[in-house]
Amino acid sequence: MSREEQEAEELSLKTFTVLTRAAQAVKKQAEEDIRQHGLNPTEFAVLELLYHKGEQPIQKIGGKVLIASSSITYVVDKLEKKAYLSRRPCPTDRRVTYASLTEEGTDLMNEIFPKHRQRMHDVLGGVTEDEKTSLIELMKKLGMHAGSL
Amino acid sequence: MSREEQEAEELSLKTFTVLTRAAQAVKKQAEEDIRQHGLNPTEFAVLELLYHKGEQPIQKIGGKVLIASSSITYVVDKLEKKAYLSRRPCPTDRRVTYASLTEEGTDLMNEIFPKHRQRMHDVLGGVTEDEKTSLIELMKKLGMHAGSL
DNA sequence: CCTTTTTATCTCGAATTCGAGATAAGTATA
DNA sequence: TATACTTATCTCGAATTCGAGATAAAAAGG
Repeated sequence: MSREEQEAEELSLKTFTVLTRAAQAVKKQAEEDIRQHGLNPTEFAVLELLYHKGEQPIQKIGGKVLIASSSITYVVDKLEKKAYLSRRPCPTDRRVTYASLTEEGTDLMNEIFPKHRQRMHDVLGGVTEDEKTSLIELMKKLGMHAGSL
Repeated sequence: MSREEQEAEELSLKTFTVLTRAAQAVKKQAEEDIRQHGLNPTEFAVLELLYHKGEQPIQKIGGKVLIASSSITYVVDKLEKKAYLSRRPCPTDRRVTYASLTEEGTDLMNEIFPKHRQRMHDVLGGVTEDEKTSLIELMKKLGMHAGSL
């Protein structure tokens, strides 16, 4: 392997490391915020999806939040116990169950989502708006390529 | 809240989302590669640390790999059972235990690390070298700020 | 129709991570 | 020295996630 190839691989590895570290640091902040409201990140992600997109078949939740079907059941169970979410059987397809926010769930998200968005804005305060725009563009390319392998 | 502030927060949230997705996609590829060698990501990270930095006190491993002390014990136990790693008590401080690669562990890393580096290089193939350099700079800033909160 | 395949949800057990606390050893202080 | 604080590792139980497989319903193919 040539010197150039070695250096190219090292640059990729370095990028991987820095990406992982940055994502970890940001994720940690997000989790800290979310836990203060008595939720874990997955629970929050599910509530956020329903909050913004409305009622969803349980299976679609797994697709968007990127967790296994067995984990969805677990998370939806927990949110249902907390009364933030309710299940409703689909009238036309008896395999399907919809999940939607209860009034309590909506109230909760009205309360905590703006705070969460503000907190995330603070967390991302290390880069300018232009830099965020660059990051979005570059990470989209990076993510699309990695996701297509 | 003004329109500008709202849009600024939305941009931050978008950046957060794209960062998370990109990191997730890349991490998934890394994990897939690592699992093919019978390891999980944490085990690999520990082996990699010892491979590049040599023998380390167990406690330092937790700091660099960013896992809780109780998790280190678990991972080191597993690697010891697989005979890739051995514990050695520190002669001068009886609280401390060093972990180091066995010959088998070194052989394994000689075998799989170059392949892993190549695979990661492929995974990061969606962006040019200049873009990687930009990403490193931007994500360092982002990660440093988030990590200091 | 009847069989096969696909789809949606759930159950169960294993793997991994964490936090709290135990233990034991080193360090500092009165 | 005796006492209190700090540090390093480990134990234990809980939380979370996954994969494999069960169940039931819908869709597709003959």
